[in-house]
Amino acid sequence: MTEHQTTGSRRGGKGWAQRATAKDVAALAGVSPQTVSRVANDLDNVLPQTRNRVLDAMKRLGYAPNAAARSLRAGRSTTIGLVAHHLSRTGEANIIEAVCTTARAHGYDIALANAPSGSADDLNRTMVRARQGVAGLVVLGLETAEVGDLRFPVNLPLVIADSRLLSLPSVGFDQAGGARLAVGHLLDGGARTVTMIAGPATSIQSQQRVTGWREALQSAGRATPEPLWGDWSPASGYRLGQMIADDSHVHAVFVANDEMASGVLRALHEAGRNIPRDVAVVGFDDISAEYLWPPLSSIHQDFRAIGHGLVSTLVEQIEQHADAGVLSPSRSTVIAPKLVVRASSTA
Amino acid sequence: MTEHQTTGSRRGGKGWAQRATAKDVAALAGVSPQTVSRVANDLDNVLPQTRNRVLDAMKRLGYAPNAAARSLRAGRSTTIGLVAHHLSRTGEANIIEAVCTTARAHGYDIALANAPSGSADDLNRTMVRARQGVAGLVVLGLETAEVGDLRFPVNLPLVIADSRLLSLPSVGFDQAGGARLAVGHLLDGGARTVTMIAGPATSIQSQQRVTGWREALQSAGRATPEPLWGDWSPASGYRLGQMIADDSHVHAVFVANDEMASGVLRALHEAGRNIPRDVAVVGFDDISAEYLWPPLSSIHQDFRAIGHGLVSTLVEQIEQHADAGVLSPSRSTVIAPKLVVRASSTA
DNA sequence: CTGAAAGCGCTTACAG
DNA sequence: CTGAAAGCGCTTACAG
Repeated sequence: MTEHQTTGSRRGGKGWAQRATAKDVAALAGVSPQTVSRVANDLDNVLPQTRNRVLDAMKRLGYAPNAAARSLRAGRSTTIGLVAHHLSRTGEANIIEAVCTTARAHGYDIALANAPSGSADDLNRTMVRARQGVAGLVVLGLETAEVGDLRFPVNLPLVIADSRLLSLPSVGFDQAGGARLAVGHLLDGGARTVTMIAGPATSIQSQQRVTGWREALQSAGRATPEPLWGDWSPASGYRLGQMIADDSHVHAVFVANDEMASGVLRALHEAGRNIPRDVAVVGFDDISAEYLWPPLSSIHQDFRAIGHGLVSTLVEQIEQHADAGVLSPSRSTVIAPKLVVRASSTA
Repeated sequence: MTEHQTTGSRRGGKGWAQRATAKDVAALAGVSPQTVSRVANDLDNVLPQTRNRVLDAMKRLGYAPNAAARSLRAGRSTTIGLVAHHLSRTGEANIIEAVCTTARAHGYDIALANAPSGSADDLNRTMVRARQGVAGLVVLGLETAEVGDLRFPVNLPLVIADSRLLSLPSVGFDQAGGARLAVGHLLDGGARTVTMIAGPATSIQSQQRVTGWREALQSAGRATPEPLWGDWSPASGYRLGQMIADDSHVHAVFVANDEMASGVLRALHEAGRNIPRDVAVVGFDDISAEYLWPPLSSIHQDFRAIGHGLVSTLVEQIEQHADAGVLSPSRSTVIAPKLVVRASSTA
């Protein structure tokens, strides 16, 4: 009876059911609120029979601890902030999915903040927003920002999907190594040199892929033409692909991502060039490359492993920070590249 | 001096800087904490000069209100829970990006929860988790669950990306209408009937696309072959495409999404069938369809509009709920389909 | 226009 | 093993 009143009409007038609190559970189970807390947190020794009474009461009342109160009092949070930019791109989306899954497995929730652009300003603002109330931060989408302009939160566990920032923990993919693999494969196929269709010059990942391509050509003693700069989009690949299709000297193309490669393939088809006989093509990312026409050779990125590595690294930082109050300065993981050969580069 | 002590060493021994609180700001500005609160919330009348002193102090201390304390005390939250499943699919990822952007514009943060599978059990569990501490819920990814097995939170503002659940607010795409458009276009092109490669039979969206396809054929008095059931993946499209390529009676194919269509195109190429002369193909979603070969005609889904509509609808519900304590039973938006014609279906 | 008091729901010492 | 007291940082009435 009294319980009904207590539970039902505390914030009067609204007419909708209140969520049960630890106090409600305590009343129903005949214990004190902190015994409820102990059971909820699986703590200490609570007499089995007491625990069961509490668990029963929780179930009957549909009790779930109020996360705001918990993190306010405990001074720690079980939320990981995830900063991204342009998260609908397939690569980012795959990383995000893996981050969610791994975070869940470690008992963390995800607060997602998408920066309106890749500029350092927007990313800084988004990081400031995302750091509120979280135990740590996973930061994607830094590739187009000037490192010097970025302001990272201090005293907050943090991990970055970018292999440049060696003073911060990061998980990254060996971009240059992937490019070297691609070029080596095209040279092995008989090409005298390899033309590159790059991502935007402002993108570090694009620059790293260009670097790998150039290194591979130079170490093989081949000519290194100027790269053609696109913007990652299929449309830009299409436009640059038309230039290549018109140039009968080009017999091998390394494209910095699969989306641009799809545009390149279309341009080559429309110009009547046979792939791979006239022009061999290798892409990067290995996203749906298998079902382009012809099936596209590509550098496979293990996005799932990146997402997993990001969360594992961050959780280590969080625990270290909680235990010792320190953050290890650097803890970088680099994921090895893998070439998948398909019909676009081999007869 | 005293300020330093207050600010610096409250939780002693850890050695890392504490975040500034309203009390710290108040002390520095020479006002009370709730004047700080008023400024932080842009409330009431605060004397301009007082406001400026407070703003200065906030800036100097890098003050940001503690979200946990705020939502605990205020009894409301500025977080929207976003429940998804398999969020790396391009369609979902695009909706999620639009949800993030729109939510941000309304002053809400996003808590992202990804269900491990599309089963009703997993979705129910994920909704229970996601509802903690949020003002409302956006639910994607319901398409494979039995509606009857789903348990939606009560008394919580909610919006669903699914057009079936007419008793709950929803924003959806006119799947059947899109399918009718596709079939009508293929019949206009001279096909006597249209073969369909469907998504999984367990998916409602797939079923709705099948329904539209069947209706369009029947109302035109054409034969309605059995649909071929895939699983949305390019690989399944490839496998079913091989069956179609072997059947010389098939001259028009409607594929329930673009990813399967990419597999169909590959199978037709490999069998030496000319597209669209021998077989015309139309896909669904319009995701990178433009740069398949040949460029793929497709039903365009405006994912951005869906994400935007979901958040707008939810925010209305949240405000109504806060003001009046009620939730409007139903508020459904259906987004109209659009056909984009490309070379895969027209000479 | 500004402030002193109380309390949101929980957990952290401290008793017993 | 269990409980009474205090407080995390903020905001909501209530005074003045």
